[in-house]
Amino acid sequence: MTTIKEDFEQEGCPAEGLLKLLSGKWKPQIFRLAVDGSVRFNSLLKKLPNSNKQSLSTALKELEEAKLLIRTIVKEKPLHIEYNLSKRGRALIPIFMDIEDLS
Amino acid sequence: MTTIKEDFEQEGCPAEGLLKLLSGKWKPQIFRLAVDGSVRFNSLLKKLPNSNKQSLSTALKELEEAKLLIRTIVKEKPLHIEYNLSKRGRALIPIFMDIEDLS
DNA sequence: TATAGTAGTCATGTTTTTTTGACTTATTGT
DNA sequence: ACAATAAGTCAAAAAAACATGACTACTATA
Repeated sequence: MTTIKEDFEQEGCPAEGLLKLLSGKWKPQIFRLAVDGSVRFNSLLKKLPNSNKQSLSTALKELEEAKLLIRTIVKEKPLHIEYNLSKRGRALIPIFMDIEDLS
Repeated sequence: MTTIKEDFEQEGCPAEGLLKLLSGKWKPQIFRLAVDGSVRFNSLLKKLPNSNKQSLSTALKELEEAKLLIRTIVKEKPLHIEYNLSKRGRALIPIFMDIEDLS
């Protein structure tokens, strides 16, 4: 168990890491789209016209590493990959709504 | 009144702007310290040993512009400047705590 | 066999953010 | 008058984030 003080000494502010992760370019948009249902690489690329493969690839990977998105290989018609919000990711939805209210 | 869809078309994700602002370097730490009471430029510089004047100056200015911090000239013993969380800034505290719980 | 769809990687280049160090301005203490 | 404290600014350099375009690998369809 860490105290708030210890957390602070570790990284300054306990929310810092997640905050930084979430604010990276395209990540809020990806998150927002994922709230509406599973997202796919090529359709993201179309829905976010100024984005690019590299950035989306990195963003998806980091969101997956943070356990906010789950990457699934779907063995169907055209074999493809889906990204879905994890339970942890869905727990973030009300937080985004609170931030939105303050915006 | 804007719908979620309209907001999305405007900036992709309604929470994006504030999220970006809050995640800038040193800002979470400044915010965290401000929760405990008013903060001052030179003492911030000492409490955040790897920071620097320029970055703190920019961060404080942006947090002030976002109406999260209030800058006050204190006409006392040694004339100085204090930064305090605004009402809006304090409204962010529970949000930071929620993010921390998820971290 | 060739073409298209899906999901990427890689090296490089550009842009944005952050840091450095010298300088400034006003007020206070000796 | 001189030095110290308080709160900065400015130009430039360094570092980190982001974008570009070419390329890869696999599957399916014509």
